[in-house]
Amino acid sequence: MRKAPERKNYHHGDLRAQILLKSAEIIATEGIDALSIRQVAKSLGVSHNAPSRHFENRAALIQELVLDILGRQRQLLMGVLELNQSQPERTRLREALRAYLGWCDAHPIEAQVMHHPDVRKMADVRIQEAMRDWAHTVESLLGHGRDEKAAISSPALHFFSLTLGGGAILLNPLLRGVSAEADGSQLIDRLVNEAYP
Amino acid sequence: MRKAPERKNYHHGDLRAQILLKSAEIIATEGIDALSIRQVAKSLGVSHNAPSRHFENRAALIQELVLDILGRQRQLLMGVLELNQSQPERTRLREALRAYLGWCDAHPIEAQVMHHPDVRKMADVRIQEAMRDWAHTVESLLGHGRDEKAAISSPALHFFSLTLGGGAILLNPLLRGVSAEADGSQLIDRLVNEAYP
DNA sequence: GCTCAATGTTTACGCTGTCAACATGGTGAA
DNA sequence: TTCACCATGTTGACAGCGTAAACATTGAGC
Repeated sequence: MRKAPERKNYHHGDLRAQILLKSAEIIATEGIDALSIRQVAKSLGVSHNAPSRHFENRAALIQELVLDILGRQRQLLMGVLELNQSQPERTRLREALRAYLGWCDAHPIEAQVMHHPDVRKMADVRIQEAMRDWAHTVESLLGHGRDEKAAISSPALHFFSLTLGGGAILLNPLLRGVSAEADGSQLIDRLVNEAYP
Repeated sequence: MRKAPERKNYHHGDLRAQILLKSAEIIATEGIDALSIRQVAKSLGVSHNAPSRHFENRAALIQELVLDILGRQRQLLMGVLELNQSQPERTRLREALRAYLGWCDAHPIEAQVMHHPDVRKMADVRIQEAMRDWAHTVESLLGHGRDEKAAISSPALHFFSLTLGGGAILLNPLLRGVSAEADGSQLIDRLVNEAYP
């Protein structure tokens, strides 16, 4: 009867992981509003609220996905940091901004998910931590040591503005309509050159 | 039987205007996700899809509201432009950024609405025009003449990044969590000082 | 071998947007 | 004046959603 997905963990396959996988797929292709718990359940051949055993509600599922996305974003930044460690600060920031915007261009939908209401509202501690990690990575780019208690530095705040704002332009067709660039990379070039000339 | 709202326009009051009013109120207080056509209809004492005669669907209603918000944002910028006409360019940009961020802080929910999926996706011509008007106003701040055909200038693009990014930080508790400022105006000060010192 | 907790299913509820069929009433043409 | 029409509002129906409660099954540990 069962599809017998090799990983015969419990009753059925490792549902939790499969839900996350399928959800990520839907989010990346159809956008987050197309993510419906019932649909995910159906496409996994499972009853419509089997997922409720693994995620308290839709928001919790989304948060789990966001956590993953934030992690990948941070890894991206850390890669830039490593590659440009010997470069001057301006170059590091420049490349980090370029990398972030490039990632936004390549993964437009995931890049938006951070601003989803269900994420913005909720105060999941792990997401807050992920956010702080993100910020600390930026501070590292600026050559600042990791000081848990210190407020974020103004240059880091500025960098945040530029990344988030650039991302918003890049990802919102409406905003992008005001720029003439058809190609994302051209727009990114202009943004980067203007921000860290 | 009727409430007889003085404006006895049609069968009943001027429903269209009242829907917009009520919707704007709900959006401003409870957020856009709390906006339900049926709820609006009920609170106006009208049948659950009377609104459908005035707005094809939910997205169309939201767009109408966004149009209004964009208009107000632009008026804000034009006010700054007028007040600081004789100031140097940097001052004009600085004050415009401050004004925009201040507006975001004062009207957090409306400021977000521009990025709502229903708006982002849809290609309503009037919204695109409003967006272009917005951009042209920024070009004016930069002392550029209005050239419909020209691509947006790089400094304007940069200004866009800063406003949108600053707004994102200001309006997203998650992002705001990484800065230590409890008060919005302090955060705005730092953003503005760093952007246009 | 039995019990229990973990996991999945079924059923049900209220909410949503949207469509189709119908009712009403003001307006302009005859 | 009358009548037909169109704009507007109402009613009823449908499918989809999230979520909760009650029930079923199965694997793991005593």
